[in-house]
Amino acid sequence: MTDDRWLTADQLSAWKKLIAVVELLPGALESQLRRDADLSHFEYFTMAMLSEAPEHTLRMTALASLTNSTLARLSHVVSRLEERDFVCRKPCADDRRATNAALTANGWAKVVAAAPGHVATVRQIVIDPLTATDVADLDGIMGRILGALDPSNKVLATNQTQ
Amino acid sequence: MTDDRWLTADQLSAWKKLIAVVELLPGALESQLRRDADLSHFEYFTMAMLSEAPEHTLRMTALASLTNSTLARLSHVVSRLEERDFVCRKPCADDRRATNAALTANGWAKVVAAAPGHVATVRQIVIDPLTATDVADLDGIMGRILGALDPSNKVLATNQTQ
DNA sequence: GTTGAATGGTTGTAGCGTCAAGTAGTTGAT
DNA sequence: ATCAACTACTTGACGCTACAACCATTCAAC
Repeated sequence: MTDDRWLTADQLSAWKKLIAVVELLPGALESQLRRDADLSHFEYFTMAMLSEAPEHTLRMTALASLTNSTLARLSHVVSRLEERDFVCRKPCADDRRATNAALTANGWAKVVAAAPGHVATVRQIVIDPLTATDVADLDGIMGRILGALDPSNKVLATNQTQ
Repeated sequence: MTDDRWLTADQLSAWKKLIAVVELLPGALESQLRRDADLSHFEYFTMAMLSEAPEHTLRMTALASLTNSTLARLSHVVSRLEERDFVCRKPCADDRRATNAALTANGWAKVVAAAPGHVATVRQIVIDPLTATDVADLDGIMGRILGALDPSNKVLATNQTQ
């Protein structure tokens, strides 16, 4: 365990628990949203990002960045949301290469209806088990990991709360 | 923001960063392992759990628990690993319903070869950006989240380091 | 003002995970 | 001894994501 190329017991323990959370958390969020709102977590999060934007509208690239996703994935998902009349695409006036995605009235109503149940789940799983200090620590630690994951710091820059 | 049914700014910030890590970390691990060892992270982790077990052998149910997975998913993955001669299945003598999965010599060699590069990536992304205190905090925080995610505490029980 | 490179987005396909259904073996109650 | 319920696992089909190839538009250089 003192091999420089391996991890210490403490590091290994933290790593395995992080892996476990990364494997299990998505499933927990998916099943609540699928059951209560017939949405995947990614669909919900996409619509939530739109709902916070001016005029409920964002360019595809900006939305891909906010959802930590790729343009290809987002394009498929937006197509599905469009079929369900939750989102609509509009050509962007400034740049004719670009596409805007906007929430429909129907989509806005869907997010508003789904949000309380989803927030309750998030509270139950990640907020309530933690102290205020834990939450601050979590914010700092995830921020540092994101710095290593995404050197351009897109996520950190776009998700700033201040 | 003072609505009890929503989150505070601090909680929201930590939550969004955790979501970002959960979305981005798997991709980072996948691409390194796929590029350097032609394995998915789940395949690697499965073989790593086997490599730590007595005689490189575990029952499917135990392996599913260690990998935070389901039996169905594991069964598919073990089938693929079997085709590549990294793992083999053997009926279990004690309980004829049960199946044991074991690393082949070839599979053991594969894990040994893949481990250093993978550990280097893990170091780079999650260990090096953190202080020793951060690592301890991360361990505690993820442990509390896992308690809420998995009330039976299978993961915590099976992943104890002491 | 043309050409080449970069940006913004879409689409097809292949592969993996989830879910529902199935088989086989074991346990417990009567 | 038998039947029901449960555990252990497998399988097939469907849906989603990643990857690569593609088209259209803009930008930069000359």
